[in-house]
Amino acid sequence: MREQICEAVRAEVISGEMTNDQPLREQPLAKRFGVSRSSVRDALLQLSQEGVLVYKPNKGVRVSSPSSDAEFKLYAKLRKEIEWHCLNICMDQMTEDDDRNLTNLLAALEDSCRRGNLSSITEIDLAMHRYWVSRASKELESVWLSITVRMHITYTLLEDYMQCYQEHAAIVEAIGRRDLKAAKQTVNENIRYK
Amino acid sequence: MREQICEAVRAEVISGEMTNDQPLREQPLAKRFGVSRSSVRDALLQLSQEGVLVYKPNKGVRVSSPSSDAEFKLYAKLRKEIEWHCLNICMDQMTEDDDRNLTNLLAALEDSCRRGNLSSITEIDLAMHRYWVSRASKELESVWLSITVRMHITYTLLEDYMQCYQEHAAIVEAIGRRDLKAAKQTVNENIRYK
DNA sequence: TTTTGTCTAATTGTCAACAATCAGGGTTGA
DNA sequence: TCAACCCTGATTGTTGACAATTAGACAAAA
Repeated sequence: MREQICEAVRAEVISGEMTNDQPLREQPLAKRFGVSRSSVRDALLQLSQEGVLVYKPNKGVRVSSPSSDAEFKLYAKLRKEIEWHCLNICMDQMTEDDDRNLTNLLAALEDSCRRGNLSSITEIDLAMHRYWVSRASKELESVWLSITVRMHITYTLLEDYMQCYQEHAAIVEAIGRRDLKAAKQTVNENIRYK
Repeated sequence: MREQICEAVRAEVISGEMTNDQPLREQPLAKRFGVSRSSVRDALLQLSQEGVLVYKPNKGVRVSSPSSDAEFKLYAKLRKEIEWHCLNICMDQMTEDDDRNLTNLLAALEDSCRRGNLSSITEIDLAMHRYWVSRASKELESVWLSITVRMHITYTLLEDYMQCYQEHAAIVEAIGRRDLKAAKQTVNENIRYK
């Protein structure tokens, strides 16, 4: 339950549907999701810890502000290190199942890119990277997520949606060939340093 | 309140007073801290998000298991990058107040090292590094903490306590001279890659 | 003996009510 | 006029009660 609310709010924040002008109130969210305030509260606390929201005692939460340029570059570097590490770990234990899952995600991404559905693109983009991170290490996943959501808050995706699709197609292709070097390179090209 | 419980439990986990054999129960902790289960629950969830504990739905939380060697090395690298970045940012806005605070922490560290009080050493060690991270960026602090606590769970401090003190003395001295290069180097030597 | 099902105690998940805190507006007095 | 004060509504923080879920013991059947 908490996890579902997290996913929903996180997706809205990342896709830019929520600005950081006004605080998120617990009661309205509770009514909207049809649960009690406690569950919403848990979710908001988790998202604060994650960096999506900022929490101030007795004042509730707001959407995080974009990071500075220097910080963004640092996040990009950290994220690249983590994803590279995860590719190292999980590349040689990938199965045909994994290939299928990635291909399916890629197909969904292509569809969303063609339709220009920004929030869906963002969601699938995240899910794909998350796939190999999660595959390699559940432990790293939350650190990776914290970093990645901050990057997404700071900059929305590029204008050219199809380029996003093509970059991910290249990654999936490299992973399909179990070509670690190529996978790392394509991932690196996708995680832009600005 | 939640923050206090977090601090307490985190300190116990990091100093090795809690093993990961048995789950942490909410009710006993609530009684121990004299608060309701909800507050304990919030704290445990936060610590799970932080990586100190692992949470399983309907099964409660346990202390995290130590990381693999490869993962530990990655954490060390990430941590170094973050602390270097923070030193870059905050070095030239350090004041005499900061110098005083760091010197005080250092004195406390020396005392704990002489007395061989492991949990206190760990706590102050953490507080010192946290100082320049927090000084540079509240946003980075939680990411940094997640990474650092995992390193502390994996390996306890070295046997030679006084070396710990000396390494930190070197860092504080370099910061006191506003010598960025030396500060980075001494920090790097302190964050061991194994 | 092994497996399967059921019951029970313990534990976590959710809820609604109450307490504490905060922001804003209005009032009073110099 | 303006600053200090208090009051009020709105919001968050905390609590205890109840519902849902789980693990383990025990018993019955293969």
